[in-house]
Amino acid sequence: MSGPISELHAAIVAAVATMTGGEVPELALERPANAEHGDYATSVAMRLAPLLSRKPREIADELALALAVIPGVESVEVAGPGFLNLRLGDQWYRDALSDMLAAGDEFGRQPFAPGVETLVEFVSSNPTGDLTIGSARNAAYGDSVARLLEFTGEKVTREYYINDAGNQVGLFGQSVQARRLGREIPEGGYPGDEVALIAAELDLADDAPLEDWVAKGVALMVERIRASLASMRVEFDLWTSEKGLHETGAVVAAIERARVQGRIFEQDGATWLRTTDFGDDKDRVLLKADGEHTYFASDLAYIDLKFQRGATHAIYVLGADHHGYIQRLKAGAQCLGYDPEHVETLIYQLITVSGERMGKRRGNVITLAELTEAIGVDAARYFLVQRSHDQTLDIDLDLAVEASSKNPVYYVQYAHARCASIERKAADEGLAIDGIGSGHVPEGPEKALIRRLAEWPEVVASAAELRAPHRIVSWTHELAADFHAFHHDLYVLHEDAEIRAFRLSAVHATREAIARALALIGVGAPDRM
RNA sequence: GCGCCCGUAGCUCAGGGGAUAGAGCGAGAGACUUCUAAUCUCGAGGCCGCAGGUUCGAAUCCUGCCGGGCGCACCA
Repeated sequence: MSGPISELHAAIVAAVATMTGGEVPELALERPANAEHGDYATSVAMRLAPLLSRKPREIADELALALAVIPGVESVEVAGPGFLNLRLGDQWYRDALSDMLAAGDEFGRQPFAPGVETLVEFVSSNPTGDLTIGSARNAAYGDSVARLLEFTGEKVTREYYINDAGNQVGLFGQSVQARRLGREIPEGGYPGDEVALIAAELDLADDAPLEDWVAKGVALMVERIRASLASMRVEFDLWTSEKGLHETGAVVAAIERARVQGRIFEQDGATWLRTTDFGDDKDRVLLKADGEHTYFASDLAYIDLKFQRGATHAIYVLGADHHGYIQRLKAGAQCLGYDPEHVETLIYQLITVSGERMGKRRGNVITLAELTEAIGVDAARYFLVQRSHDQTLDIDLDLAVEASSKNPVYYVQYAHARCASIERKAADEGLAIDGIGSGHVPEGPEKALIRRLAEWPEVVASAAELRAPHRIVSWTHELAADFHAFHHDLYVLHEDAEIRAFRLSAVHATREAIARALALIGVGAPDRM
């Protein structure tokens, strides 16, 4: 990570190391809530006190002298129990802005780490119906995490696992056929309108065998799913078929691999995987007494395939109703001889619409397509990752549809459009600038904006590390607020060329920053609104 | 019973050990002759579920309890 703040951080670490002779406690640079406490503050002196057996104020006084000579630091004061409050000089702000502009879209980005191949498997909804709003959360969250990981230096592959084997797709095939022939839909079948659409579209004779109805019906359903995901800017690199795992012998091979590892046993006529060896609360059946493979058998083969294909890290994005799989998946990987640390499950909590949980059997399903149609792709993606994935999410559809003009996504997009508008006007009036100038003394709103912009590398790094795209949303909203305040207080296209150059530079940096941040959550940044 | 997530303003939620806990929505009062008012400014509104513990310092970490959501298949 690099950037104006990490440079400041590094300089403080160096000063502390000089003082202690090498040892440096975890050192955080904070932005004090109270402006009287400076631009940045650190509590390092308090953390150092027990290590050095000295009083924190004493340490702080000594460190203050060392920090005062760091380039860009205007003043240092010791406050409270031993806080070191730093105030940054005008030159720091000019340098920070200039560095950010020079970095452009690389600002905060990290180069690809060699040898890292991250696989993110997400959505993977059964191809028996249109994607629901729950899958929409999965898609928005999973794709945003993938984008974050790419931005912070991982090579990412996005994969969708198609559950096209077993009873459910069999029932789906029967439902398609029943629709076509105008018959009753089988017990537990799929009554959705999309099934009828597929039935009408299928090029099949009425008496075609069931497996054809299944295969062709699933193919069309998968295409519908792919299209709906693409419409919300989610694209997969790989679509892996469960049926294919059976056909290629991958399932049998995975079981054999586990057998070689000594994790297979027979009991009650079934073949079991001893996942309890690795912390699962019960062993799992792979081959049932009736000779059929379980769903978990394909899961096991799929884990095997992921690592055999060269993934170094396999991420699963699952809804809270699947959290019981975590231990099973990790134990399964371990039974195959893989490191469970390389299997990561990301659980997002369930989504409700206007307070009600969705369910196919509840008959109140809202589809992904309906959501994006109702509030637009930008608002949908913004809404879906606005809150922590650990938090159940309620979408108030009435509000989202009816009051979309006060939707927070517009607040952020409007800041971007304002920047673009100012830049357009500058170009039209021949006020284009080259560089940030040298003489302008930044004012309060300008400083606040630049401090915010400078946080980006740390924000994006922690969002990626925590798999928390909602942090991007929070930060972007704060950035937009800082910009709107700046815009309100200060006139950008000022007659003074120095002032104009500086402010136009800040506007340009802001526009780039908003676009960059929104791109990581798949939201567009319009130039006009 | 066991496991995962949550409990912060009227509502929906941010706050990965720091100083006086924040935002949006809602309710209140103001600001457009200037780069888009989809904006800005100001005020109101809080036993951060409860009780212990760790720490110089806890909304944040640990333990217990209470409340809510979701799971615990030879289903997929």
